[in-house]
Amino acid sequence: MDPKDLLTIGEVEQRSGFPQSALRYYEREGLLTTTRTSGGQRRYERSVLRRLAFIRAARTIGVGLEEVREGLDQLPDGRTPTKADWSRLSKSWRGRLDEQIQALVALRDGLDSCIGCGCLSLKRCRLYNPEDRVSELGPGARLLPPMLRRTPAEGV
Amino acid sequence: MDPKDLLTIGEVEQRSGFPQSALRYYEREGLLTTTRTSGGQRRYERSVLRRLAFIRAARTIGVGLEEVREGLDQLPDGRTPTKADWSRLSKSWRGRLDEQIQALVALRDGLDSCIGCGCLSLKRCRLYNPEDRVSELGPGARLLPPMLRRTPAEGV
DNA sequence: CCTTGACTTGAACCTGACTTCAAGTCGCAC
DNA sequence: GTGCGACTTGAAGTCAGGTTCAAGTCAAGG
Repeated sequence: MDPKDLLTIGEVEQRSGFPQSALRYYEREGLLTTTRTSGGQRRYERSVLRRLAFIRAARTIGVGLEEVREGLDQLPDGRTPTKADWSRLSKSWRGRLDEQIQALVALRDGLDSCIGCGCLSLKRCRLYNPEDRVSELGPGARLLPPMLRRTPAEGV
Repeated sequence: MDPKDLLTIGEVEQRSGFPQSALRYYEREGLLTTTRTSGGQRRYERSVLRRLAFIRAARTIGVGLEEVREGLDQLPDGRTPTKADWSRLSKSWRGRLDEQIQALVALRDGLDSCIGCGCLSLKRCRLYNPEDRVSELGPGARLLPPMLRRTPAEGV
């Protein structure tokens, strides 16, 4: 634990790409832990970069922070996580990603058939009336993660 | 325009599945128009159901309300929209849906290779470091729409 | 010692898409 | 004409995932 190996928040920002505000927020939310200098400034172990990489990946595929924390809590307590540890964690998302893809494909095919028949029926069309699941859900955001959103300005 | 053909907000709620609060909100946001009784209560034309079906479909694939409104504004002004009108509108989302699917597939394949190599490198892995696009984006929600989200309670 | 940039905190703000609430009004069956 | 449920409004609240701000403190080079 040579103190020379510890990173300042600015360095972590540089290396991870997460703004300091996000790093502090993640710490508040229990996704990250830090040590402090005598003066109270944060010092990060280098292993935090791997954690952040994991967080980034999770967020990218639409996993919420709550669940990311649960995932990170599964990591071994004392020792540094091994490749296998990370691998096990990532693997659990492969299935969810498959589900998401399937859902979108079903949607697309539904859209195709709707275009074909021009129906737009509330009763028949599964795209336009998908199992009424929406109404069960509470308030909150309902958009795709920005990575998957079309950004109007920079037309890909 | 037989007034018997007009629906109350409660009826629209029943038939569309959208809660009244959402219907009022959509009206405020200019996605819907209504006529009023002498006493000020809303009366909806039956065509609103088709509009709502369209809105539901759009929201399901992650289109924001702003853009849905732009879409609806493209509909002919005086006459009732035809099948062809709706079809043209829906078709424009087919491409976006394809893109979303592609993005997720790329992500999944990236995840696979990460699992394979166990790397999780910030520099190399495209899943864990996807073009740094996240950091450019402002505040706001970052989750999949709830339809595509795994609901923890009711394990599908 | 002093300056300057990096860092600290809590509180407030942001977005999108709604929901909830309180207080009051309509409409219609009896 | 009255009772009651369906309806009205504006204002405020909710959620996730942060950002922004103000006011102050730390660390290190000169």
